[in-house]
Amino acid sequence: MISDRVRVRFAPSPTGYLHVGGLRTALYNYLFAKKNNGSFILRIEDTDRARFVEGAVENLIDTLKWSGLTIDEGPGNEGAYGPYTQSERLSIYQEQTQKLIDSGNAYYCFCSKQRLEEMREERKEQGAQPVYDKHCLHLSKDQIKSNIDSGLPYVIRLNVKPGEKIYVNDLIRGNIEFDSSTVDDQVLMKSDGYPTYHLANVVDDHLMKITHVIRGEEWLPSTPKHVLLYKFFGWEIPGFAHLPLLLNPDRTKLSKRQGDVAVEDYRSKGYLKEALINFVALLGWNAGDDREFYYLSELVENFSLERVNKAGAVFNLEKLDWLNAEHLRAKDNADLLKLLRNELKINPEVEDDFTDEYLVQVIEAMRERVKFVKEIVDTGIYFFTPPVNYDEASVAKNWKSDSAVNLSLLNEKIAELENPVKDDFENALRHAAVELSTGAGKIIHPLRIALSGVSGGPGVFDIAYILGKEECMRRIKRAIDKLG
RNA sequence: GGCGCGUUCGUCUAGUGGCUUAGGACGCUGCCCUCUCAAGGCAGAGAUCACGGGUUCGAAUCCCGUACGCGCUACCA
Repeated sequence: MISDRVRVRFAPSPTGYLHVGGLRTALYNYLFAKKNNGSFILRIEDTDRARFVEGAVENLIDTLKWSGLTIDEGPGNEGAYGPYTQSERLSIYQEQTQKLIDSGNAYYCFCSKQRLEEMREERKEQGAQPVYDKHCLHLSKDQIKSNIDSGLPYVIRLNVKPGEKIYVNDLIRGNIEFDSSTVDDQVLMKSDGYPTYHLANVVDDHLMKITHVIRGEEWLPSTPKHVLLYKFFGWEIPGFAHLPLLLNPDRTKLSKRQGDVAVEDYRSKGYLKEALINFVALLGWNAGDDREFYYLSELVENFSLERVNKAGAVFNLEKLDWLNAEHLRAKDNADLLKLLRNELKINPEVEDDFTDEYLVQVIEAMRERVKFVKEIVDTGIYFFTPPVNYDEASVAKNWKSDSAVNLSLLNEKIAELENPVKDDFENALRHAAVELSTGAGKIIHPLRIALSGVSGGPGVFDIAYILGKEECMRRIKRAIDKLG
């Protein structure tokens, strides 16, 4: 047994940002770990120096932290099996590779890029698998030594014996059979001394006592290489679970070209982390019932690898928006107040000099009407600054020739009110309507325009109450002046 | 081309041989509520379960084949 305790890892490469597909992979790893009282480990796979992006690791960790997926071991949070950054583990890979060379399961290769290309081309034409032809496998010790001494660049390759069956037992897909003849003599060590993913992930997973490898489906075809490596090393094979892909609307692998793929994009657009996590969890997994709303802790309780789907799932924004609204409404005023303050802070159109009491009233008026916190500011802008102009369609529909007269009387009534509450505004308006022998609606709609500039939103008396007597009177007067 | 994986409403999905005239959710449409917009409630449209063969008294569910889609096929991960 590898370990009694479940240990899983999320192993991204720091190429810029956290992809939403990566977030889901991280999430499923996290859920599986927590459900089984295990550890969730972050490992940075930075073995490709050409693709390294400055600041990417920090960004990755920051985004993961924002999402609430706390790691038990990882860079900056060293456990017993570090370091957790592969570029800091080079000597380990070298040492392990030497074992493979000594046992004949790996070998030096000095082939040039050009020869490799020509060989692959030829094989493809013949309709054969474009795998390496083992040209360097039979080099003598002396030849190898003299090649190395003369400074010839080389790589170390995996020595795959053809004609054997390799079985991968996937926790989601069941038993999968591969023919070793279709498995390439994969490069294990690159000529720059860095390992490839295949070598590094097997070595690290073993050394870090990883019990389950939960990763994207794109890794399924290379899993036989990994299984072979475990065998050659004489190590126990961990459980594999290959997750279905996240898809673009055209059902290709989710990519940048067809929309936002970075978690930080969604974060900056104002999506709640609760909603993103909830949404992404449901893309490929469900508990077997009709439940759709989950908090992270509830996902942990209910998660199981057995219930992960096999087919890819389209990343559908409409449902994400709905879930965002659901989570927003589930939040209490204190949480929303914090979020609203943040929005006000970054909005150049408004000055945040409002009291908590005022903002909480706005929140209660708006929470049922928005999907995003920032919408409270965007569509409820009149709570923060008086309307500068009035929505044309609304004016055309509801501002009639008698509106100015009606509102003038209303303003007189409001002037008489002392510390009015919501009902006082309503009573004032209804009294005005009676005096004018008109329907309340004839005044309500113009009042709404005067106060907010638009025709939608919270109840007009709620708006009036929140704005307060003086501000209402100012806005009514202004509307009469401007709209006549 | 080769290898692998997959295929239930537009989308996410339930369904593991009879409970299924295939259920839910998002979105869409209509109605109710109503000062507006939402929210909420109700109703509706929407899937011959990719196709073709089997197995079985009975198949979305098991088997085989085909098609289509996707992934992989690097000294990238």
